[in-house]
Order: sequence, then structure tokens, then C-alpha cells
Amino acid sequence: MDKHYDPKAVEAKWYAWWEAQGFFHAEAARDGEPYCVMIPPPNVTGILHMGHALNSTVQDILVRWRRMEGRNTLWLPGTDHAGIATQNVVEKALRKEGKSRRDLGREAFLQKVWEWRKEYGGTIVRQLRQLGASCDWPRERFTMDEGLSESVAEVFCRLYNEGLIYRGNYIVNWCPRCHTALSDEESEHQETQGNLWHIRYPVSDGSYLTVATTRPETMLGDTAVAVNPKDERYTHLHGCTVTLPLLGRTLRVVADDYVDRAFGTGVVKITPAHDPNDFQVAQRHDLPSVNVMHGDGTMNEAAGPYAGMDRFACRKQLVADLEAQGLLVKVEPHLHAVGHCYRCDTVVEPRLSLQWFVRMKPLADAAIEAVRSGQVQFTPKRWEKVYLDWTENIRDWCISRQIWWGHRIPVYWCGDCRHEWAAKQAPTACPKCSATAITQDEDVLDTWFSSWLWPFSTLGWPHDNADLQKYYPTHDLVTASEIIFFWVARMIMAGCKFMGQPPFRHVYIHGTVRDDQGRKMSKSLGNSIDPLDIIAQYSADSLRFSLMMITATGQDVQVNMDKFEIGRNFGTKIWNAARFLLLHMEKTTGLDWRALATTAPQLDPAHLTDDDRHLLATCDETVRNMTAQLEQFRFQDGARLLYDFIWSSFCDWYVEYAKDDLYGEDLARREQVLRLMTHVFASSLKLLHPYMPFLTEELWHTMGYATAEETILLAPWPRPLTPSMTAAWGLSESVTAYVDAKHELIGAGRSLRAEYGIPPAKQIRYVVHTLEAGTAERFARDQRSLQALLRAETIEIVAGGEAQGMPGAIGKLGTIYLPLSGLIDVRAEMTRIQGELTKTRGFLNGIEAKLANDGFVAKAPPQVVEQQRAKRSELTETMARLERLAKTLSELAP
RNA sequence: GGGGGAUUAGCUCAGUUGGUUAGAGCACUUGCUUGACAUGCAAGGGGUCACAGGUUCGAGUCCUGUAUCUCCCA
Repeated sequence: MDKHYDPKAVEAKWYAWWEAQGFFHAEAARDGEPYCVMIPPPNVTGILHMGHALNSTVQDILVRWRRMEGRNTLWLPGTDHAGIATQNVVEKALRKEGKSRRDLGREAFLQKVWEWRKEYGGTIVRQLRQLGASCDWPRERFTMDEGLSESVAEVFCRLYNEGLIYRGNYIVNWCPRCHTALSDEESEHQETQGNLWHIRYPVSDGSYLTVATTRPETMLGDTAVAVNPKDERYTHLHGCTVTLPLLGRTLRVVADDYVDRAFGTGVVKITPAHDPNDFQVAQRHDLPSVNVMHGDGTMNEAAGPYAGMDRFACRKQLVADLEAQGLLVKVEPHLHAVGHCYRCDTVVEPRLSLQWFVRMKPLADAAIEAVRSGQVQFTPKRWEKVYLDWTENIRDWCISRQIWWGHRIPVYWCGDCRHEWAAKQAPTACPKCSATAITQDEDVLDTWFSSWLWPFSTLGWPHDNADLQKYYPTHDLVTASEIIFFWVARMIMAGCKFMGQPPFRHVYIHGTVRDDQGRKMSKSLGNSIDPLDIIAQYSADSLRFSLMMITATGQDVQVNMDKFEIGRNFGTKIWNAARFLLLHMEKTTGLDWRALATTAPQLDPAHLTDDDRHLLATCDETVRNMTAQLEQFRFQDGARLLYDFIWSSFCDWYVEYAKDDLYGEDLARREQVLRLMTHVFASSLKLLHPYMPFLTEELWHTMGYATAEETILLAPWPRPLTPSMTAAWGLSESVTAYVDAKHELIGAGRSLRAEYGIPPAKQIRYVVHTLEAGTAERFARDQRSLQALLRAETIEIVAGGEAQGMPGAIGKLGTIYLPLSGLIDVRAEMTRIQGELTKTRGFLNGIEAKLANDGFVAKAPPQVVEQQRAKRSELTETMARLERLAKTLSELAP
């Protein structure tokens, strides 16, 4: 084995093998309690970014862990067709050829999109493989494929026939660039610095009214002005009319509660075709609507002299004209939230148009109950409030889009009798009058109208089948907060409505990956880190592990390239631990490493040292905690647990202890150590596999823990030790405490060495006086390993008593001394001990103050009081020992 | 305007029901070609837990308010 792990070839090799062997494939007919995760389908146009890397790593950890636990595990992958985004991409390519989609016509254009998808649509799923995602690829689905399209049509028809889908003229968010309606969720509000223009409207009585507006160009569509009925400033105007400047149209003055008296002048213009609130006012007062814009954001004929101008050019010109006529009172800077298209960032225009909507209230009720009752749980829990707030104030969903790429709305009209109906299959004749002149709605459905069915459409719904029976409802949904409304809430609604139960039990919401200045990663800022660059530089395992190590549950994470050294270094550490083990394994014959790695260890209790027991106990603790952390979606804690166990417990302490035995001549002991280390190392690899799948598989084979046909990804997840094993091996808290205290004393000895500037390699003498005789016996048994860890030539172990005139350091079990006759700097040593004394005194003072407090003794739980008393006596003892040490040293002073 | 999150070491962050003198990684200082590993080893320095009140025997942790940053909704 090389000194450094080279992940490149290794990662590609194992992934190809795993996939070819079908290890990720799930079968409903197989045994095992099902465990199912549905991937949040990335856009087919997408390329892997850090958000995907985080999202997919979390899912893969869950899936690999559950699979090792023996669950019948399915992680179903796929992509969505991203209607607007994909159409934009293909249109852009066409534009380069000087063509538009209209030049091609609908059929030919769609053909182009499918060709594009075939050529480029596989990018992101290939990248997910590089990350190590253990998806069931043969089940990969696409929202536009046949089965999913059938689901969409089925759902549309059902909702339509139940009256939950309707068509109407309402104000929608219109993107003038994408040329389509958007849902409320697709219009992103951004704080924008604009102006509030105060404009004079002449009143019929000869006076003027001043209205304030942020979008002056829409005044061309005004059909009234409104005041608050309680606003006494304007009572006299009720029933009057005003003249619309520039166009001269006569407008009514209406009184409506909607008007905020404090905003602007307390008079607002009413433009029903271009503002949702105005639209409602218009309905209440029976006002006409005048649409002044084309779909592309240019002014139409109704705009009179401004017809043909772009909306923003019109604004400029119109303001100038008003000013020229003396009708512009003032212009105030005004900060307000402006909707922007979530696909192209164009300023959204509220616009009256004929669209299809889903009536959401009836669907929301069951979805609210699903979360309130705890059937669906969010982690972190705070997102439940966000979810409930949205679902409880649900608004109807605009589902029609004026584009071509997507599921075409399955609504038909008869050319003869004007009958309207919805049908899954394209009809050949009108069901009412049998006429054959039929037209279908031109629009397509919102992409989310297919995504919200994802948890069951991907399993074959509406056809009942074994997969649906086995895997629905799924278990964990892993996603980002941005799409709780878009996707999570709607999926719960669809699941409750069409499957009779919500689609998953847990929703884990992870944070956003940001740059090291806390900014969102974005193309325009150029601050993105490409996960593939990290994989190329450090490996997929490093990316995964580092990301988990630095991401707290549900919190945003800040990354930069350097952070990924964590995973790389950890990988190298494990690699070298394996190298060390292998070195010694090769010197030993007759042991079946595979059996030792995969079955309960056969250890001879008579030959176990306390260090062995300590490692076994710590390993067991790690197994238990690891499982508990994963159950709670605490991936960072899990990563840290493994990092500490492998690096600190196994490498820093046990490997160092083991060297003495492994390089020694006692064959039986050497074998025992190798059995133990194999068990612990194999358990560690298994626990780590979900985080670092490639390295662990590589080592699983290199170490001889598996035959060529076997894989770690199907190795059974480590189980806690049974009480009988614990008892047989003599694991106990007192053993653990002893070894911990021994580590403390070794640390104290190393500090002494460092204080005196003795090079680490120099073999020196130590003297240890233990507090108890029993400890001296234990130390005598551990003499060789103590010497190794302290790099000591000899250690003189004495039961009880204290050494005189040597620098020493105090530990729980005793005092360790450095016999440096003649070399001691008494003054420096006194300073050091004084420091220790001050520290201990401070500690002790705090505890004594607590114990002197009657309230504490009376009210704190007895065990807490007891703990403090024990600490007090221990510290008192330490003080006394330190003082005696100081005294014997001071006697050396000249 | 409503709601959420954050504020802990130079940096990035842990700290799970209130109970040792608050931890880790990185960075920093010192010393090391230690028979797995310099992508490493050992030892160290570094924090009045944003601020002000309150509850409590006891607050980084609970409550109220303030400030700053950030996100979502209108």
C-alpha cells in the first residue's frame, strides 16, 4: 500500500462495480421492512451544485445506513422536466440559429426539446454517481415519461370532474420575458429601490386630487380612484368623478376599506387589470378593466399615444409628460418588494388573464391535519410552523403556463356544441354531440403539477402494484427550505388526496450552502464552488465527510475549498491505520480476517488488558451513539463521533499501545491484539461507510474482510455488545475510568517533558507514585505500554508516598515525576506549580461557595450536591499534594 | 408590517430536556525525518458565550427587551 490514498481510480472502479452488480436495486418481493426515499428530482437542465451535494449526501447516508440495517431499501432517482427553464435553454439555442420556436411550430419544437434532453439531460444523474449516490438507477424516472404523464392526466381529470380545477380571468404574475403566467410561489419578492410618484387628477368640481403610485405607467388602465370611506378629508368627493390625465377618461371616486389612509395621500388609483388588490376593488364596485399591456411587456392600443413602447420606457415618457403638464406633484424615493420571475429574474407584471387554477382549500385541510397529528414530522421542528402558516392561508394555485414544453392541459372543447370536458386520452369525438371538430387547450401545466405526485407516480400509480404496496408511504424526505411550499406541502396534499395517506413520515430540511462570506452561491456572483472540482482535488468521500462534519442539523453552512481538507486528512489517517494493521497481519498466519471482521469477536478474557477493554467499550459506545445520531438526523454529531473514535481512541491511543505487543515476541498476545483490532477497525469501516463509501469499500477488500463478490454496502450494521459479552470481557465503568485516568497521567508526564524541553525522541526516566497500592499493581502490568507512550527508558512505579525534590505533575491516580537531579530550574518549577495551585484554588473556591449556599444544598438534586462534595474532597487533596510538591522543591532552592 | 434563524476562541462552528472552571477543526506558538501516517506526532497560548434586565440554589442554555446580520411571507 502507498503512503497516500489515491481516490480517483478507486472511486470510479467501485461505483461501476456496485451499479453493475445491482447492489442499489430494490425489489418489492424481497424480505425486509421497507425503507424508501424519493430524490427531490433535480431539473433535467441542472448541473450538480453544492446544494445537491449536501442534499444527496444526506440521502445517501440514510439509505446506505438503512440498507446495512437490513431494510428493504429503495432510493428512487429521477429528474423533472423544468418546463420554463428547459424551454428557455432550447429557445436560446434556436436563437443562435436565428430561429424562434414559432418558426418551428409546436410539434417540431417539442421534438427539439426531446433531442436536447437526450443529449444533455443525463448530466446531473451522471454527476450524482460521481458523488457516490446509491440510487436505484433502473427505476430512474422523468416527469415527462409515459407513466408519470398518465398520473398527471389522471389527477387533472379527477380534480376537474370534482370541480377543484377551474378556469377564470384573474390577476396572475406574468413574466413578460418567459411570456407565461407564474404561480405566486414562482414570483420572488425582492426589495427594490423605486419611487412613489404623486400625480394630480383633476376633479369634476374644479379641484385636484393627488394619488400616489409606484407604477405610473399603469395609470393608463385606471378605471377609478378610491379613498377610505372613513377618511374625512375626502368625504365630499364620494360620488364625484375625476379625469384621468393624458387620456382624459372619466373615473369614478369610490369608497373602499382597502385603502390605507396613511399611505401616500390616502387616495389610490384603481387599475383592475394590473393589480391584484385593485382587481378585487373593481369586483366590489363593478368597475371595468382596461388592460394596457401586451404579453411581452410593451404597451398596447389601450395605452393611446404610448402604444408600442416598452413598459419602462413608457413610464419614463409618461412621467415626463405629466411633469410638462404640471400634474406631477413630487417624486419620493420608495423601497418596496417587487416580484421577479424565479427563472429569469425579470420584473413580474401583475396581469389580468384567463388561466387554470386549483382550488386549494379542500386539499389543504387533510395536509394540515397530517402535520398537526404528527403523521408527518419536520426536522428541525420549526419548519412545521412555516408549513402550517402557508397551508392555513392557502391560496388557489395557478397551474397553466403559456409555454409548450410540459404536460398539455387535457381539456377539450367541441367546435359544434361548445361542450368543455377533460379527458386522459385525446378524444376523437365530442361526448355530447359526437362532433369531431375538437380543440385542446393550448397551455401546459406547471412543472410542480407533476412533481407533487412524485412519491406515488414514480411507483406506478394510478395502477395498483407491488411497488406501491411495498414502498408507499415513503419514509424520509430530504430537501431544502426553499421548496417547502412549491413541493413538500403540495406533495402532502396530493398524497392525502389520492393515496389516502401522506407520502412520507419525516421531512428533513437542511440548510443552504454558502460561501465563506455567508453569501448564497450564485452564477452571477461567481462565488460558486463546483462539487466536481472538490471531487477532483480531494475525492467524493472527502467532499461528503467534510460537508457533514461542518454542517449542523438544519443550519446553513459556509464553505471554502480548504474545508475539504478535513475529509482528505481523515481519509489518509484511516488509510495509514489500515496500512499499519496490514503490516502486522501479514506477519501472522492462521487467522481468518474475514470471519473476524464480520462475526462477533472471539476473545480470550484471560488475556485482555484494560486497554483492550477500554477500546472495546469505547467502540461499543460509538456504535450505540452512531445509530442514535442517525435516527435523529444528526449527521454532524455522527461524523464527529467517528472522527474522534477512529483518530483519537483507535489511532492515538490504542495503536500506540498495540505496537509493543505487535512488535513483540508473544505470539498469543499478538494474535489477540490483531483479533481485537480487526473487530474494531471493521466496525469502524462499517459505521463510516455511509459517509465515505469508496474508501471503506476499498479497505474492506484490501484488508481481506470480504471475498471479491462481497460488498461492505451490504455488510450488517454493527450492533451493540450483548450484556453477556460485556460481562465476559470484563468491561466496566471502573475499567474505563482507570484507563481514562491513565491517559491523564501520561498527558501530565508528556507535559513535564515538554516543559523541560526534552526532545520527544529522547528516552528518559520517570517516577510514578500512585495514591493506591492497587493502582501500582495495574501500572506494573501496563508498564511496557506506559513506557512506550511516555517514550520512557524506565518508569519506577511506587505505591503511595511522594518523591522529594523532583518536578512532578498531579493526576487522579498519582503523581508523575521527572527525576532531573541538578537540572531543575527551581524557580521556573515553582512558578509552574503556583499556577496549578491558583487554578485549583479557583476551582475549589467556586465549589465551596456553592456548598456554603444553603439554597443549593436544600434545593439542588442530591446527586448534584454529592458530586460537588466529591469534587471538593478531590480538589482539597490535590491542593495538599501540590503544596507538598512545592515544599519539597523549595527546599532545593539555594 | 408579520414570522423564523443567527450572534460562543483570530476564522468556521458544536454545546440535545438549566447542574464540573464552555468544546472541536482550522489558524497560531514550541519541539519533533518517533519503524502506519509531516494530508503526521507531542505539548501549548487563546473566549467577562452580542448587550441590558429577569426567573432560579444555579443560566451559554429559560423569559423580556435592545442592537446587528440573515432568511421567509405580505
